This record gives sequence, C-alpha cells and structure tokens, in this order.
Amino acid sequence: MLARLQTATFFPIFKTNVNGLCHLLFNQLCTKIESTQVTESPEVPSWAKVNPASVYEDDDSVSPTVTSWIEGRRLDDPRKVAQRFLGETTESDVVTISKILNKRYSSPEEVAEALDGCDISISENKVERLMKRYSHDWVVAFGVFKWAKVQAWYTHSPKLYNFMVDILGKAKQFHLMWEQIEEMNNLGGYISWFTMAKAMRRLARAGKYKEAIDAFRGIERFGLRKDVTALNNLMEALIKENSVEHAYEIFSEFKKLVQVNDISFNILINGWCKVRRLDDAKKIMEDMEKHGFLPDEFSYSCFLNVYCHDKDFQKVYALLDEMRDKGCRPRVVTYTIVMHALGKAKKTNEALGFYEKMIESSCVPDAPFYNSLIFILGKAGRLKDAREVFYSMPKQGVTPSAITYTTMISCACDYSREDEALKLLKKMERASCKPDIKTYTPLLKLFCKKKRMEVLYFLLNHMINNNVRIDVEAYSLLITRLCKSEEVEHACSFFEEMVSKGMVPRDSPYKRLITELEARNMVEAKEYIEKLMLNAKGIIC
DNA sequence: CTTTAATCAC
Repeated sequence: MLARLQTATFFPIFKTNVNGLCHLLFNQLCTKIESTQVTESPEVPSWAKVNPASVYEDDDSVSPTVTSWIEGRRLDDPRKVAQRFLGETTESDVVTISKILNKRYSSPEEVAEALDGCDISISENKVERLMKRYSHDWVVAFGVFKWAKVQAWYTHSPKLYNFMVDILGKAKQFHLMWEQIEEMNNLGGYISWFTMAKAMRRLARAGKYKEAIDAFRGIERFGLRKDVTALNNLMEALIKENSVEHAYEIFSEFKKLVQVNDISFNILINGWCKVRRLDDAKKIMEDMEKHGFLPDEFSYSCFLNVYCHDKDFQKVYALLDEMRDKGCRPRVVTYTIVMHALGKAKKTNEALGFYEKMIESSCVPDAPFYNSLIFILGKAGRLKDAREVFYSMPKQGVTPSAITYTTMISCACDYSREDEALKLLKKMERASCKPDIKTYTPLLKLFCKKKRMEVLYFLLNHMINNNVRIDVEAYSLLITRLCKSEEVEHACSFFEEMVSKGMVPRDSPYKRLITELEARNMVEAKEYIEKLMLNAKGIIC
C-alpha cells in the first residue's frame, strides 16, 4: 500500500502555475493518459489506470448516455480545449502564449516584455479573453494589457479599460487603478458611470470608504454629474461592502443638493435591515413618506427578509396584512421570500399555500421563484414533484437558470442519484448555463463518498474547462471526504497537488489526513505530508 | 450598461 502511495504522491498531476494554459493542457493530457494507457508505466499512479470501459460494468445506475459523455470528454484534445477559450487564435499562438504566461513574473512590465519578443497576432477579443482568464492575477492581466496597448493597429476600447480598472481594484492596486482612470480621462470620453461605479465599489470593498466617497465628490472632474443615480450607486456600494453608516452620512449630506428618489430611501431601508437595525430602517421609511414617497413592496420586503430569517412567521403574517391594508400588493419577490422561508422551516404545506395564493393573484412566477419551489420540494423529499416543476418551467415560458440546475443537481446528490446528477450537469452544459463552485460542490461530495475516482477527475477537469477554480476550499473538501471514504492515497495525492500549486492547506484537513495515516501506520507517507505542510507554510512566512 | 429586494454550497 505504501509503495502505491509513493508512486501516487510523487506524480505531478498539475504543473505549478495553477490557472495557466500550461496547466490546462497538461491536465487534459493527464486525462488522456488516464483513459488510453494500457501498459504499466512508472510515472502513472495506479488509480489513473482505470480502464474506463470496465468502470461502469457493475453499476446499472449510470446510463450509457452519461457514460459516453464522460468518456468523450476525457478524450478531448487539449488544444481544442485551449482554443475554446482563446477563440479564433491559431494553434501556434496558443502554444506560444501559454509558454509565456505560465512563468512567474514579478511585474507587468516583465510580462509585456516577454510577450514583446514573440510574433503574436492581436485582436480585442483575444486580449479580453486573456485578461478574463488571468483576472485573478493582476500582474499577468496588466502585463497583457500594457503589451497590447503599444501594438500597431490596436487601441483598447473603453470596455477593456473598465475591465482593467476593475481587475486592479480587485487586487487593491489602487494607485495603478487611478493611473488608468487618469489615462482614460486624458483619452477623452472613455470614462462612464460604469468606470466610477466599479472604482467606488472596489474602494469600498477594501474598506476604503472615505476614498470611495472622495471618488464621488470628485466625479465632475471626469465629466460626470452628481445626480441621484450616482449617489444611489455610491450608497449601494457602501452598503454592499458593510458600511450603511457611511451611506447614511453621505445621504444626509447630499439630500439637500441632489433630488433624491424612492430608490435612495429603499436602498437605505435595505441597508439598515441587513444589519438588523430595524428602528433606523423604520425612521427612513417615515422620512420617505415625509418626502412624498409611499413605501412600496420593495420597502416592505426588506423587513420581511429579517422576519423570515428569524423564522418569526407571526410578524411575517402581520406585515403582509399591513401591506394589504395599505394597498401594497405583494410581488413575485415577496412570495418567494415568504415561501422559501416557510419551506426551510419545514412548513412545506404552508409554503405551497403561498404558491397557490400567488397563482390566484395572477402574479407570474419567474426563475428565482421556481428555484425556491424546487429547493423546498427537494428538501421535503418530494423529488418527483421537484422534477416535475423543473420540466414544466419551459412550458411556463421560464428558462431554467444556472441556479435552477445547481438546485436540481444538489437535490439529486442529496439522494445519491448519481446518474441523474450527471445527466443534469450535461443538460446544463447543453443549455449553456455556466456552472460555478456551488454546482460542483455537491457532486464532488457525492463522488468522494461513492469512491468514484474516475468521475471525480472528470469533474475536476470539467471545472477547469469552465474556469471554476479548484481553490483551498475545494481541496479541503476532497481531502476530508476522501479520508472519510478511506481513500487515503488519493487524499494524499490531492494534498500534494495543492501544495505544489502554492496553496497552504487548512489545519482541519491536514490533521484529518495525519490521523488517518497514523491509524494505518503509514509512517513514511505521514512524514512526507508533514514535510509538505512545513514547506507550504514556509512559502508565506 | 446607469441605479434598489428574492433563489443554489458551507
């Protein structure tokens, strides 16, 4: 067992650069090896040599269609995958760019310089895709941006400048962010409300509330006006980033200068409700009426949210009565909030009563409403009903969203419906709905539990192809769940993989893995994992 | 592409 582990743990499944093309190509190559390799080879771990044809032999639950889907995907040509995200890029460009961008760089200038030495054709589409791909890595993204800017026959559009501003803001490179905004200002006509909204949002997210407010104060310098929407934008950003206090301050200061509207009041009501300061929210509601605006279903739903969160249905019903008395009709959002909360509180029938009520009042259900309905039916174990609602959506003129698929998948996983869960993922892909980490989490859990390694690797590939990062959280899940399933070798392999990508494992999966190795008396493997952990921690120190 | 609420995982 130890020998097996050692081949497994020393197999570099991923190259060090996590999100690069190289990694993607390499990973695809691994799957290719995995599904085609017949003879023994020292570099390939034993688990990777599963003969795909035999995997499903004793498992009737997986239909041939899903099986062939998985198999077909595993044999994907890695270059095709790379091309899918680089668009019309030629094959030689893919190889050239991947080689360049997957090295480690200390500055954007270095990246630009490296790109400069090559003969690569340029298009706005390609620059955008590359920036998107590297949007979490501002050094590379900014390098690509700087390189493209000086190419002949090429000028960045305002859209790409905005994107760059956002990437720099996300990376908290505010000095560079402002530099870009100044540059846009000099170009003339490049700055829009979108630019400033992004900048204010990123500043607020970094806790720089004062700077976000200053950006608003100086907005006229960029040819924009301090109108009510700009003010609302700022308040929205401050509230979303946890400072309703600053939002209220700025509102108080500017309400004399700017003609505020009902939306301004609602944003504040929502802000105070989110931090459970209901008295302050009520004060805003009174203030709203003094300014001649009647509270609407939006204003009330802020309070409903709080009561629903507390499962205080007495207050929910009282408020619904109050709304009725004041002639404020519930909307689909109102029904969704209440129905969802009742369903979560296991009051399924009461929740479904609201569905009836909504239909009676000729309110039209939308996707989020159906998602809630599917969710509560699933939680109540009514799989058949959930499925029926899901399949009835198109007939009702509502297109299932990514969340619809995620809800259905999560529900199928809860009841260990492996085949159904994979079929839904396939359907989701066909519908061009983008899966996110929430889509994959229940699937990863289920297939860890079922010890279906070949499906796990398929899913991890699927994530990479869909630009969903396999982050520390995902690795923790894999390691912990595989330990639970007594698949310690695979858990070790994932541990090594995450360390090789420069991540620092969380304590809890690490301890779990060590305990598991100790219990099995796998001394060497334990020492190896301990060494890896020390290395990983050393990198940040 | 000017602005506000609800739905999926831990």
